[in-house]
Amino acid sequence: MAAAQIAVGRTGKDSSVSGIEVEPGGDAHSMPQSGRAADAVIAKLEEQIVTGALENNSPLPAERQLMEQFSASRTVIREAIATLSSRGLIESRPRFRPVVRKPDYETALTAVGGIVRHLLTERGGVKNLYDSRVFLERALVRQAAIAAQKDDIVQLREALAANKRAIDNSDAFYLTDVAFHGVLYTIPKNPIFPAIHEGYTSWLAPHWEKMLRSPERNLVNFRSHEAIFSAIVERDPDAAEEALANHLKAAWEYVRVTFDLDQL
Amino acid sequence: MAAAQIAVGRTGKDSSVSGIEVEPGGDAHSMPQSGRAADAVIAKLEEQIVTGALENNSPLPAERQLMEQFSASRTVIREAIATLSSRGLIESRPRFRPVVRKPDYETALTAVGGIVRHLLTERGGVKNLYDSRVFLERALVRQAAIAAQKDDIVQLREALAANKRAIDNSDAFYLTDVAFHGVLYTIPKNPIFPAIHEGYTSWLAPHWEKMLRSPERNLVNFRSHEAIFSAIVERDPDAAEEALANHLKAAWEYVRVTFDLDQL
DNA sequence: CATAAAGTTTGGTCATACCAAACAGGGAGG
DNA sequence: CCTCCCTGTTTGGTATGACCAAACTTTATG
Repeated sequence: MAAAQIAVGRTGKDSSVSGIEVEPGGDAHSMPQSGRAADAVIAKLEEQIVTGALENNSPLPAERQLMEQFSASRTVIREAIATLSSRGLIESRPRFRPVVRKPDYETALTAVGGIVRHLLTERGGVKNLYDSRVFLERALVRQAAIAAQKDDIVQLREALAANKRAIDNSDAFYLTDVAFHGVLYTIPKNPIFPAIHEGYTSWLAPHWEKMLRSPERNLVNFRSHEAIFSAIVERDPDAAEEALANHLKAAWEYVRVTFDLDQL
Repeated sequence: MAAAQIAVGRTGKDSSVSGIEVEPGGDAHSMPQSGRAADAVIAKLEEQIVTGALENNSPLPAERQLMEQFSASRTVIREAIATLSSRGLIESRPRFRPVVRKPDYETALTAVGGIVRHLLTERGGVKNLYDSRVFLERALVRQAAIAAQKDDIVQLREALAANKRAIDNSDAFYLTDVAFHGVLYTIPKNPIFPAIHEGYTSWLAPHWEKMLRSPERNLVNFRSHEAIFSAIVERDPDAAEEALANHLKAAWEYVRVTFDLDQL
């Protein structure tokens, strides 16, 4: 019977358990999806990546090879790859071999990117994010005023100079503006902060870029940067914090009025 | 012929393009994985979720139903579901119907959870995260001292009282301890901060829980909380910041010595 | 030796089949 | 009439096997 032949097809499904535990009771930590067999593969690959068994920036083995290595079906392998990809541990472009990406703080930020983007579309989303940035930067300039090292000051001075030179070029000004603020995030010498800065700029940028810019406006912002810098150099945390607060508050007012996102 | 029948199998692969665009040039934003057909499904589902077409907390349609709705194979549907799941837009337990989860700031944090956990295993990872927490909380208590409202004070007072009552019960103490700090994150009235607190506690908890606790230790911590509270009530930002800094510094020293993770 | 053509992977999808756990109904027992 | 258990159906998890098109390799060619 033809039907019979077709029916045969799948031979050993249960036997596939060979080696792959499905963690029955496990810790069931926060991560939502778990329990499928793919998780075993995910876990192993994850380990191989973090331990360096799979070298960073090198391509992942072919799927058909992995399915042999884990004695799992391609279905499972693919699912594992998909998950790892959206977790940022591997980067998979459309039709190319996935590339191993050892996680760093920046990777972590891009992982939230998708959700954050959604949150920003909700009422008050942009405001909340911006406010958190103001809050953080206030603390950063304060910290800078208190503990900035010589080379931090140098960096700030250079960023400020570049900022000044770009006053007549709004595009360049924007970049140097971001860079100046970026220096503030490097002062605590904690890789988490630059990553956060990265996040802020990439998430808030869309709203900034649409905004009209002008040399006059740039000059105002430059003066603010100058004031912040001075306060830091003079080791005056309160003045630095206030200068920055005013700067960012003014900037917000500007966008708030430009669009008419009063309740954004 | 049986063989013929089998061979036929896949009828319209190319025709499957019916309605699903593969965004050839698209914006190709930051997200790594893109280009597969699943992305179309992902996008549509994503939209249906955020627009509320798919009600929050309600189960997703069955896979076999979705594949009809999107005229795509189950493979694609599953991949979409997997991705959305790891993005936090839907929550899928092992063998249950996936549940729609409208994103919030907390969801965003859990999305990074996986990566953060890895980062913590690296040299300096825990230290960096902890330092960032100290940095943030210093700013928070300062803010609290400056702008705490009446009800914020009430909340702090209550949290402090609960903390005191739990001194003899280390487990309870831990919880009230976390709760006390948690109140600080609510004072700026920005939903981002409580989410961050959530993150800190869940990520750093594993390291804390292993630590020995004792009533003596609890008392010391309680006194610290008391000092912080007092400074806030007295509207003294500098004192509050210092009290908190000392508190967290001491706590760190304690764990640092307990384990012998000098360069953790 | 550079380059174009031919051949071989390999990722992306589709279709089908089966299992086991979840779910929905219905009948037995209180 | 309500509760509980048993049973048939739905549905998620996996396995196979095929096929296409793009990427990668090898080989022939000018």
